[in-house]
Amino acid sequence: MAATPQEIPARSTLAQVAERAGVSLKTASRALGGEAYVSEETRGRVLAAAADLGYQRNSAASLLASGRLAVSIGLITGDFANPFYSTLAAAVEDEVRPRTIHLSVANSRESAEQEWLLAQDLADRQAQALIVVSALQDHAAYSRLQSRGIAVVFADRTAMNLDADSVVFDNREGGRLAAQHLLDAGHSRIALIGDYEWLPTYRERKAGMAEVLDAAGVQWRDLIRNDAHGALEARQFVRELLELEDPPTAVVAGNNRSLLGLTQELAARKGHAAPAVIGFDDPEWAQVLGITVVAGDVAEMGRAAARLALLRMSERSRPIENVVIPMRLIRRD
Amino acid sequence: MAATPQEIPARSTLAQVAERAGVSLKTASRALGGEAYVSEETRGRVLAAAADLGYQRNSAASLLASGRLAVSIGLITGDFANPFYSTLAAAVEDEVRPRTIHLSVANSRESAEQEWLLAQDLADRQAQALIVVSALQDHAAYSRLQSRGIAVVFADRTAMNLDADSVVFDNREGGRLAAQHLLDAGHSRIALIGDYEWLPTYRERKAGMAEVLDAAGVQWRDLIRNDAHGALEARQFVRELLELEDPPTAVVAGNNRSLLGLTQELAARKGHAAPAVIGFDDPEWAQVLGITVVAGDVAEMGRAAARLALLRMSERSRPIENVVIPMRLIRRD
DNA sequence: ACTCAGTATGACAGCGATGTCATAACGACG
DNA sequence: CGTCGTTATGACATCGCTGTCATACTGAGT
Repeated sequence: MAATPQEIPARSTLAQVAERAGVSLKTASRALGGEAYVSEETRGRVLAAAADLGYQRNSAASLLASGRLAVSIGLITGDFANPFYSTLAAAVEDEVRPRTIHLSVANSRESAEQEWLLAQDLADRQAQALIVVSALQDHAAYSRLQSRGIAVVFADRTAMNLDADSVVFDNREGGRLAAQHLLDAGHSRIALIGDYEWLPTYRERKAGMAEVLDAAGVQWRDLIRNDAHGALEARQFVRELLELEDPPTAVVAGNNRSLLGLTQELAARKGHAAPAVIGFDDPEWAQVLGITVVAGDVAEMGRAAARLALLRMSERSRPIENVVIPMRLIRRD
Repeated sequence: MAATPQEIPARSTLAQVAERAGVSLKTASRALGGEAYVSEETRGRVLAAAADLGYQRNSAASLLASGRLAVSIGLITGDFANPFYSTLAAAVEDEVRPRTIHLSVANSRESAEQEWLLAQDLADRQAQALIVVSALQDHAAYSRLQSRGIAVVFADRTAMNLDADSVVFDNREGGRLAAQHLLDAGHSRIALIGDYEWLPTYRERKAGMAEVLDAAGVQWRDLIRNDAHGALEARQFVRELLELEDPPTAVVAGNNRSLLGLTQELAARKGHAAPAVIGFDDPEWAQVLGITVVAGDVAEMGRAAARLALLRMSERSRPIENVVIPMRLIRRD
């Protein structure tokens, strides 16, 4: 599946359809466009001619001529096999669809280069706005898109080195909540299965935990495991942690992937004394399993991002807005 | 969020930018398009003028003039907050992206009217192909789109009253597998928490079960509960079933939503004797919970659908192809 | 001083549709 | 029979941009 150039099937034009139907350009246009003032007979002939030729309206020309504007928004996320991203995408779609705006989606697979390629591609094509969950650590390049008039909104992760709208969770508070919850439950050997070290969301969560745990004099730095963005890595880390001489009595999962890995590993070793578990994000199965989590409203994040994008599209000079969505502790079991 | 007409912000044109920058139309075009042969100084002036005016390239005009073709594929699913759909979407995106084809997504919420609106909308705009998980029970209307030259591919549910490519699971075999598995485990009170009665997938699954169970002389019709497309309804049904005088000893969940509801309910009444559980589809949490399921490869379905769409786009007259993806029993616990 | 290759710019046509306006054909009406 | 409103059709300009080609300028090489 390499990047084969798209072979473009020969397209026929309205003029050809008109000729074949023996009518003028405009009449053909009317027939196909469902306008009034075309006799049934003519319309039939035109439709038949169009079908014969496999005619398909050139939307670019159509939009241009009619002065309409193809509004479309691009959404770049990591990978929406991950429910976090797909929930976000669903919410954005929801917010955007009633306005007859199209949503074009793309997955960066958390690759910085891929993300930038996608962003440029979407921008070049049609997108009037971009909502991105960025894998980049520096967003200065996005200013090029902004100056082209494209509204850029960052979701889940704030923009770095760039003035742009954003929506993020209050991750630091989330970290505090998680840590405090475990502290209250009497834990003092607390592990963290974290995400990529460079992720601001993760850094904030960790910082929030640090505030609380350090203040309580808890030793925990040795139980931090970074860079587990996938369930597999997370599982491996859990395995290691539980083999320690002095294993953690509680484990915090930095995101829904690591929570999945953690849960898998614990399920596999059912019988052994299991540590307490708390996760970030709230995938649907966390509820079923009765896992306590710290989470914000992902759908609300999506809606907010879409709203910001729409606002900026209609008013380019409005002040930058940074929406912060609270995180809450959801106690279960 | 009613269907507010999109307020169109006053747009400036390339001509205005050029005038403001004191250059010709073409030079402005070059500067903005990143072409060679523009002095740095000029480029700067043009960029500044563009920024001042909030200029944004009219992509319709651009595409038209350059003869490029905005190739894009539309994907209509129920709702990709449902992992089944989002996995499918991710796979389609995967297959399509390397060919620099855009994927425009839309959720029908399983509403027939909504689906048709979306299909028309996507078709009118740009989509050269449509991949749809349809909520309709009659697809004759889609022939209009086909005759406009749009490749239409049905995923998960076959086309009715229409010749079109499709990819579906072997749901009947799936039904047989599920039933046989429970039979082998010695069950004879087997309930089914089903989906919408009209869904062909569900009907097939049920028919497959019926083949096996009827042949074995098992009475089970009274334990069928239809129309549980969401987890909530499913949960309610499970509650009812378990309250029966002679409750089922095994419950089959017709899709991942009903499996979720079922699992929730069972978790809630932990302690009581729980029935055996088997689900259709294989959401990530089924593995964690050790739930036996009957499932096919959703990603493969997405890839196959994308491939069919691409094939039909490049060769409109090829014979209709119906891909059937096997379902397998995944034993757990 | 004279080419020549490379750089920078602009004039102009044309992409494929739709909007506007003009015109033709057709009863109906007084 | 002339007038008028309605229906059906076509000619033509136009949407905003990019491709092509022509032109002008620059400095290096001889």
